[in-house]
Amino acid sequence: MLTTRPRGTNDLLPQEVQVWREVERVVHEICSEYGYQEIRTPIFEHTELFQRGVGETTDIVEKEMYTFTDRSDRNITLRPEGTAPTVRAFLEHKLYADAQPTKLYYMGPMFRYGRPQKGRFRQFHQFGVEVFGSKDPAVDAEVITLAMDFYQRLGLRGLELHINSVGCPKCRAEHREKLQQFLEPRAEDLCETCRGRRERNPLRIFDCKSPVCREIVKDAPTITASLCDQCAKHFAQVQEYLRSIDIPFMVDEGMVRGLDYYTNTAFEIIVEGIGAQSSIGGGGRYDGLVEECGGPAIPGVGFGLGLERIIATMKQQGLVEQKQQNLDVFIVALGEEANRKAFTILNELRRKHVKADHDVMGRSLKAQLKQANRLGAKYVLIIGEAELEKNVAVWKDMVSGEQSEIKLDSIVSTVVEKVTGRKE
RNA sequence: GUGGGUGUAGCUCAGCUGGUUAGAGCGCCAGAUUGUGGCUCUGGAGGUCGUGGGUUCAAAUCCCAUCACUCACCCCA
Repeated sequence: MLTTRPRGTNDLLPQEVQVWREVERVVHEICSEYGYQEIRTPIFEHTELFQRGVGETTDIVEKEMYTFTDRSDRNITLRPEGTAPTVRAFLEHKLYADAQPTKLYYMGPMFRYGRPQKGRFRQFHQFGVEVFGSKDPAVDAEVITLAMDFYQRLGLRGLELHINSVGCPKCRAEHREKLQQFLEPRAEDLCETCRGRRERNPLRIFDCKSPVCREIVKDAPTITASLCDQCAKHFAQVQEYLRSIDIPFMVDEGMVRGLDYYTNTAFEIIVEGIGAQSSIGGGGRYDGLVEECGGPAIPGVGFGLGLERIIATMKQQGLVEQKQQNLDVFIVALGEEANRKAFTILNELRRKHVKADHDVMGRSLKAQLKQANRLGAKYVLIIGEAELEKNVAVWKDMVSGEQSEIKLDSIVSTVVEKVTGRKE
């Protein structure tokens, strides 16, 4: 156990970190271009925030939270998602007092306790955005567009954007009524979990994968058909905006997202090839959430994207090539005096922003060159007794193999010039 | 939480129905080239066969338990 990481967590080894940094770079770039500002909230929060914010009846709250009491008996939970904490910070710091909308993004680890499998971990990472303060369908469309643009910038292909509207509390109640009526005579045929859902949250039956339930639900009244005028109009406008900028999508009336707080727009991005977990992102509008969390009635829209799944897809689509690390200069030193000299040169080169390294394993000349090669050094500087004698160092081009001599007196400026092409 | 699969060297894996010194490729170290890398050749180091128990004259191999990994279900990113 001492040398084993906790279940469902991952170490990102140096090679792996390369991809992550690239993805993170794109996150910051795209958000800045779309006018979003980064927010960083704590990794743990008071448990009640998620109970209220995510919803008591959701699976996340019912069985997937990392909850514990701290030394002062406070009830703490490692964040399972990013929206509730962002809402909390938005309220705590009264960001709604500023000119609206507030456009935020976040990126970082999330925690959910469940059995790990392909594309599902106990600690995973999300990139998400939240826009507070506007009900304009243009914002729904912007948020969706940002997500799709993000995938596109990473080079991802074959994505499906599913959108739906789950209406407002008013049309939802009406639809719930209709749905329960429809299901009543067929209740016996539903699968075990759906029999329970019929009472508590009938909408979720649309999500069921059991063939029997699917068959039943096929002819059921959809929420989309029961939308009130306002909600129907909102949904139509979101679609219009998406069409106007050629974002392909499909209306998926069966899609109902698992988090309780969604209203109107709900969307999800699906991709094949990364196992049973095909969703690489999802989001929607949550006009009641801020109020639910104890704030003013302020609308919001946002999404959360799973970075592990996105990176898995990138790998699957051959978009990840690992570059070898590269070094400008590797200094090969032989003997004590040469080592002392090499150390000072190394230091000066680094201060001039030359990527440089040397041997600390007591290797032979041959082995040091081998190491230089492994590190991808473009050049090698060789300093041995013979060189010290002549007050020079051997300069070797590792690609061509050509060698020449450099005077030690002006070695740093000469090397800087050779490496960077700049004169001092 | 439920079910299936897997656990042998740093990595990827072989090891037939139990049979004695557990192998290969890659990587690592060294030599061939007494001060010159990449290619090649040669040699070397490195393993509590996940862990604990059991069956047996004998277990990496069979049985049980346990842990870990993995895939799937539930659900989600």
